[in-house]
Amino acid sequence: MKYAQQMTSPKEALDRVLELAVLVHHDMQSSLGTLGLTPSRAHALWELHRRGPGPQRALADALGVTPRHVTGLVDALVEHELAVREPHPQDRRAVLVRLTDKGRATAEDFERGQAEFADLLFGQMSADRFDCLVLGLDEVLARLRPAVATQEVPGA
Amino acid sequence: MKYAQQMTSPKEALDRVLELAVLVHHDMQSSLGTLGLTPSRAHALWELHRRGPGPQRALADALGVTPRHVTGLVDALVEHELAVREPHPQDRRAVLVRLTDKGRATAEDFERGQAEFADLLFGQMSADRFDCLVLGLDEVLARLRPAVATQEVPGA
DNA sequence: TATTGTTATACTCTATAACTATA
DNA sequence: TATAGTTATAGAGTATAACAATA
Repeated sequence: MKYAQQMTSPKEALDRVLELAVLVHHDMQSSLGTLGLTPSRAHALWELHRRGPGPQRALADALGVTPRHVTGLVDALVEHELAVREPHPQDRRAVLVRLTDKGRATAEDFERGQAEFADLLFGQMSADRFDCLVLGLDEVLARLRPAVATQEVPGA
Repeated sequence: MKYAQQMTSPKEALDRVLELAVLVHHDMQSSLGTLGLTPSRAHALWELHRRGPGPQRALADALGVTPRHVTGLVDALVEHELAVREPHPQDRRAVLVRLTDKGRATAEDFERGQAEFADLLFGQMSADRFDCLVLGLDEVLARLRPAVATQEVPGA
């Protein structure tokens, strides 16, 4: 009788999580559009920003996509002057991908946008509710991580 | 000094929300894969289940996609024997899309999967934390809905 | 022989534009 | 003339497989 009467059911809570996921995705997409990026390219840009220059193979592993796809992503970043390909100094098979100044600036814009977005979502929330929300999210994530890890959807 | 010292910052909370969105998406994708559906087709199937038979135009509006795309989605559903096209009794321009028994069964499987998933996420959570999490989610959603509504990303 | 990246091919999700049949 | 749906075309996100150059 845990969820009797007026109480919220797990299903309703999941609906909220799903709606949140959709709305966050929309917001991301629109912010990225402003920066001239698609979600996938933004992800690549972001990894390059975090990890610094590296061969495409490393980027493919970091993004969890095929080397073939990285070719296309890097093509697009290069076309938009966000990154450059350079010969790898030690391994002549490989290429180094490096962000340009514009690429770095774009990544930093993105970071600022994230911070603003976080403030919009949580900035005016009471400290109590915020803490409690974070605890709840952590618990849900703890359940979800192992469950998703065992599924291993390759094309996701 | 709301977020001083060890406390979680809005940015860290956003990171949790983002991770949650990604994990939920992965889980969905894998469940749908089991049912032989892509996310987009599942969405179409779901709307058909909720709204009953209707012309493609109505489905396009419900999904927020172009009529052209609905043609493709319905093609796929028909190919997998989840739906059938029927002549519209009043309007000879239009077609009625109706779920087959298999389509209805698939939608119901999906529904059951959602309920199980909700139990996985929230079933063993203490009532207090659960309530608090739901309140926090509601507050975040209340902030997010108007913000996203004004952006109006068409292709999202 | 194993690895890096590319070309080739294919499927899905989207969009716009032009067109057909019907209202 | 407006609407329902399709064909045509296009770009993006993915994948696998075959292949080149290099290790």
